[in-house]
Amino acid sequence: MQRLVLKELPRYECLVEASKQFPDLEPAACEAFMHLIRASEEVMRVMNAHFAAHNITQGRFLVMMLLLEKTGDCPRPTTPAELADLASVSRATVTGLLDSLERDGFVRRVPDPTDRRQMSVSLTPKGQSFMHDILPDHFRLLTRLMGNLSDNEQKTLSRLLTKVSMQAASLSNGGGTTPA
Amino acid sequence: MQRLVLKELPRYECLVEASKQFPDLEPAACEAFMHLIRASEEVMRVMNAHFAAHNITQGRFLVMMLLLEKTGDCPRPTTPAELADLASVSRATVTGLLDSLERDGFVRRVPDPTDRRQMSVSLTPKGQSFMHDILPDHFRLLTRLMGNLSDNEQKTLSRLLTKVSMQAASLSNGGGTTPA
DNA sequence: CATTTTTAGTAAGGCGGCTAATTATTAGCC
DNA sequence: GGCTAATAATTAGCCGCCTTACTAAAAATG
Repeated sequence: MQRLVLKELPRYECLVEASKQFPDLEPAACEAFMHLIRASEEVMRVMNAHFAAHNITQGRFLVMMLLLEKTGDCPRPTTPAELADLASVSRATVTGLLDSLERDGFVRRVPDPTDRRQMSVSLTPKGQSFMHDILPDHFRLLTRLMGNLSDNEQKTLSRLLTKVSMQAASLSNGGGTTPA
Repeated sequence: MQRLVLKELPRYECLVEASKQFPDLEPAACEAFMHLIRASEEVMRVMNAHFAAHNITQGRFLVMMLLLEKTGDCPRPTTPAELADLASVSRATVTGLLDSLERDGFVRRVPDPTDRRQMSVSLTPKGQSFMHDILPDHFRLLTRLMGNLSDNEQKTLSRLLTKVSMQAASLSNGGGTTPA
């Protein structure tokens, strides 16, 4: 399920031209923004085709990924609320995803004995083996998606994107979307 | 309308650890991928809040943006099929968006006199002035979103993301999602 | 103990897709 | 002119992934 994105981004000269009509338009920033949105959509288009080939969707995949037994000290959620928090969505959304995954036998929900409001969520053996089946391909694919970039470029990209994320987060929390 | 994304990305050391369990996992590529998805979602979260404050949604905004009178020689679509092509979605999707925009008085559809299969689509004066009202804020916001980056970093980001897009496009067309 | 907070889930609604089918029209060929 | 194939926009039906408001029950708080 993709979002609308421009097939061809405007050339830089077009942006400069448009900035005469719209003085608030900053060409380099606008271009970077559009490239960010387009690249992510294109990458997700490829990933979603891969998911579809394995009869899984993005949302379900992420939930299962979060529930997957992992080595090391990475946080692993066990309740719907934790899943919702880690995935930055509402609990209602998680309920829907878990309903669907449980129906298909990938996850199991059991009431928590220590707090009866809570459910404890885990992957079933079927869910575990499903993930172990598709993850090699998944990782290979995303390595190929980044394959045009050198190791150094990948690191640079991550660094720059972290800066963008932080700025977006501060604009979200600062609430100041428009100084008017 | 946002998609699930990890709130906190795994630390690089976690990825290295996981690559022992999953040998196909390449830590730098994986990290760059996750940063790409997260940054774009965070940025779009901010943009969507801005759209919501103006009672417009992303899809409708893009359609209106495509229809907007622009200086210079930027392509401007006039039929639903052209809109669909430029936005990389199906014509059925465009029909839905146009229905909604027409209902609200932002666009007008008239049958094309030269080919009676076609409709000609344009912004109404209401649509034009709506866009002229919100675009200054819109451009200011995306400039701020990229504000953490120097001009040079913005250019670098665009360049790297172009590389990613091209790779994604070639994987899409090549059809070789998994060499297996 | 009374009140407030928290949990998972439900209901209702929305956005933005998609495919397949349909209807009317056009293009190209004989 | 008649016919076939292609095309345009739309409709119907479905999907994925959200959201908010609300509920009942349980837990926390003072």
